[in-house]
Amino acid sequence: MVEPKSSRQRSKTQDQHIYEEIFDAILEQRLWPGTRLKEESLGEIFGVSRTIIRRTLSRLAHERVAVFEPNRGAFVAEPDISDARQILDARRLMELAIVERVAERASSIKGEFKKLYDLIEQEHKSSAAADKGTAIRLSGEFHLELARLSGNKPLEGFLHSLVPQTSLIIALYQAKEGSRCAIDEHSRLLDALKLGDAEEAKCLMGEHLDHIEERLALDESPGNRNLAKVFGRRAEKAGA
Amino acid sequence: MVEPKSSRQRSKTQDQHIYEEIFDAILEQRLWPGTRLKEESLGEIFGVSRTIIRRTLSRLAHERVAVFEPNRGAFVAEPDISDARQILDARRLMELAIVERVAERASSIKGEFKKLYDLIEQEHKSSAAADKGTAIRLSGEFHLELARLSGNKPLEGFLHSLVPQTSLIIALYQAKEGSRCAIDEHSRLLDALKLGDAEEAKCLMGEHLDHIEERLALDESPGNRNLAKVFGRRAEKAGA
DNA sequence: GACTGACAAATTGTATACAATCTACCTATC
DNA sequence: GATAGGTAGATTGTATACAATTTGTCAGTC
Repeated sequence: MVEPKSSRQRSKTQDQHIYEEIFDAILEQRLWPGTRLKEESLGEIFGVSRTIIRRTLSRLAHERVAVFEPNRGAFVAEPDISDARQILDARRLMELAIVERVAERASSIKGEFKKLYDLIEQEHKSSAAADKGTAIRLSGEFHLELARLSGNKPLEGFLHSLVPQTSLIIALYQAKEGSRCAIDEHSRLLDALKLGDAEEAKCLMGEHLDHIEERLALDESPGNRNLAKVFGRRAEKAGA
Repeated sequence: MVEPKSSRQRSKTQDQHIYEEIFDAILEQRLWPGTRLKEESLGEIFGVSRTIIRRTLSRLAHERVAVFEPNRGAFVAEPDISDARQILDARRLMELAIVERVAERASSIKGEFKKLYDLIEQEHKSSAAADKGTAIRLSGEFHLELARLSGNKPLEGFLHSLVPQTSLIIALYQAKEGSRCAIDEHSRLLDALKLGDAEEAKCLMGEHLDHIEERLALDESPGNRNLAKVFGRRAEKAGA
């Protein structure tokens, strides 16, 4: 039997729901960097007042996934190249620390690996169905679930902010399309983790992150930037 | 000549001001873990409506320095022993990464070390004046300034959340009084950093954190806990 | 035609009103 | 006296009204 939730308990989960909708849209790259997040529009979409939307946006802003421009409202963040380097540097630090901790705890959390295998399987399916958005999101969720299994809530929280920011960086700076290898990398990483092999797991995670970064064009010289992306984004904005 | 700020620009800095007042009060241990943060009272103190206070509290809640209890309001966080271990673990990871990055950049940010020396000097003065609260806060600010000099904004942000949380942990679990050595540790760390000696700096930071943790009573068995603290806190609450 | 200024519309920022909920106290009952 | 129930007051949660600001448009001027 389901507990009859009071209207205010319901609203708390609704808050979370709105947040996750926007979060997922960013992970799936349906929401492009720079997109304006108009409070009233979002309020109408989700059937709540601006108060609630504003709280959600403030959470996203705190996680640096959105930014508030004074008197102009909230926008999906557009990390510049310097931001991108810092974010990826921080993410590497976190991810290595996380796999280290998961490997250490491997024997005591054996039952909890199931969700990771499920995520990999779903990733395979989405990839086979050429559902790129879902595949990207699931890849992010794999990393977030790993963070949860680290048993360290602050680290989990930090990664929760870094994963969508990485998604924005990929949207802005990815030069080459991603090969299908990412899923296999997740698989091999998980195998090493189950064995509690911290060194191997850290090595695999490091390579995994290398592969993500290799596909980015993060040099300062504007000449090397992908012009199609630059103008493509303008076109996207105008069309929306 | 000072720009005449509009009322809304002023309000933005006011926001920051309220946040810092509460943040500092926690660093200086004037605000004890578990203290209720009543919205209307804070609004009267700072001369703003609950809307503004609520935004500040929500920021503190994101940083895990405050917690919202549904329909009961916000309280200063009370990390339990498990939380404390995770926070200190995360903090060590961050601090070591930060000194590594500061040491790497040492030659290119030479002019920026001045503030750190100033902070150490102020720490000495507060310590000499037996102004314990200020001394603790300045110690925290030293670590935050270090984080700023790392040149990595995400890492700086994470540490900004971990420093006040550490303050709460010390308030709750410190068994032995801190010796005066901490300031000298900051001095020696800074010397190593200026020379760009990353290994030495990391070693010193590791020891510095060891010393903080050594003074805590973080074992699970309740019998070993400081009973005076447990009941002292109740008395404090009732008296407030 | 390009530029400036002013007005109108749209949007955000803040305060406040109202509803939902919790807390404390009091009373009735055993 | 202890306990359950119920009412009043205090407090939070949400929506909304209003003020401040920005943005877009359109005359008017050069």
